Amino acid sequence: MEAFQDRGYRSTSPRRAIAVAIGAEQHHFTAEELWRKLPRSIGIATVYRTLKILVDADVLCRVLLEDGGLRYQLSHRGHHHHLICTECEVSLDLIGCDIEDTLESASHIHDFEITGHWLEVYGLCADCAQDEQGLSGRGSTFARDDSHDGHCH
Amino acid sequence: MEAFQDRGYRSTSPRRAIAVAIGAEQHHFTAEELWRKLPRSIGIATVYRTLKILVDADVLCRVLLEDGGLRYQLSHRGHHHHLICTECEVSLDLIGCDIEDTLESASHIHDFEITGHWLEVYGLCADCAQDEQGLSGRGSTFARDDSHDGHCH
DNA sequence: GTAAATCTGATATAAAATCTCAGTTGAGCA
DNA sequence: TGCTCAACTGAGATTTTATATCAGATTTAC
Repeated sequence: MEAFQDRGYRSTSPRRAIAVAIGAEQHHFTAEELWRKLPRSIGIATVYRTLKILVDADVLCRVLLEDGGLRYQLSHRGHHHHLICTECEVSLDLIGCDIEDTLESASHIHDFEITGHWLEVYGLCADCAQDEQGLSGRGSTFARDDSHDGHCH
Repeated sequence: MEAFQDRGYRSTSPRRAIAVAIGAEQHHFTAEELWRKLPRSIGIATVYRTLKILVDADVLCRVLLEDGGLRYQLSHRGHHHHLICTECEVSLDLIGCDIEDTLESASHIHDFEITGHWLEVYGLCADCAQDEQGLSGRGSTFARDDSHDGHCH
């Protein structure tokens, strides 16, 4: 967790505490959520500063929820994308997806030189999809949240 | 430009003014930029409210710049993505790109049911790529903006 | 140990968008 | 025409999220 030195950053006690707290996180988290789990002596500015360093160092990655909320998550792989469940907000790493080639060839038409991209995929994870089916199967008459209209940006 | 009625919205003078102003825009714009070009009697809350309606109606689409800035743009196609130049910020519609299939098959591995996605592609448009080459060709010693490191989220 | 640069926390600040609410306006109908 | 009422609006307050500032504390190199 101490990839700080590699980049010329000092090993300080707030940074160590933040690294430990991140290691204890199971899912993605906001800067503020993380801050609340830290000793109250640590300021939120330090949390934001440290998160930025760790994102730059590829230790963390950002996850953009469908509602615009920004979360952080340990980044296990190099380049990857996220499958984000709109129901339970769990985020899965999308493996076996190689859109670079597709983008590259499509962009040639426009004479465009790609340097990066941002992709987030929304939907229902296996568990929530099952729950969804179970509900309709039981003939639930509750109004369902219809905010997931398949819209793309 | 008056697709308001179709959706049960009233035709009001602020909405007409906003529609005209949007029609005059050549590129993408922020809510505030648009607001500044409107009669000063129109409040910015109305601009935000109207933009939301037009996005929902697929008249406008949102464009997310690499720095996180959110812009609005007339949406000519149904589903499409954007090639955004990090140099001049021009946004091109990406045609001939069909990533749905790729995403769909990749997500099957995870038993994930896709309902939507967000994709933005960053890079250099033809003009800026040429300028870039021209500069290095002239042996420029100016420090270049190196913020475009090909990072993906 | 010492010095210098980095780092930190508190707080102010910024930016972007939404909320509130009293007053205005538009659309349907007499 | 004029009426009525729900939809709409503007001003400003508020929220949210993140960054800027800066004096003082902490690290690291030596």
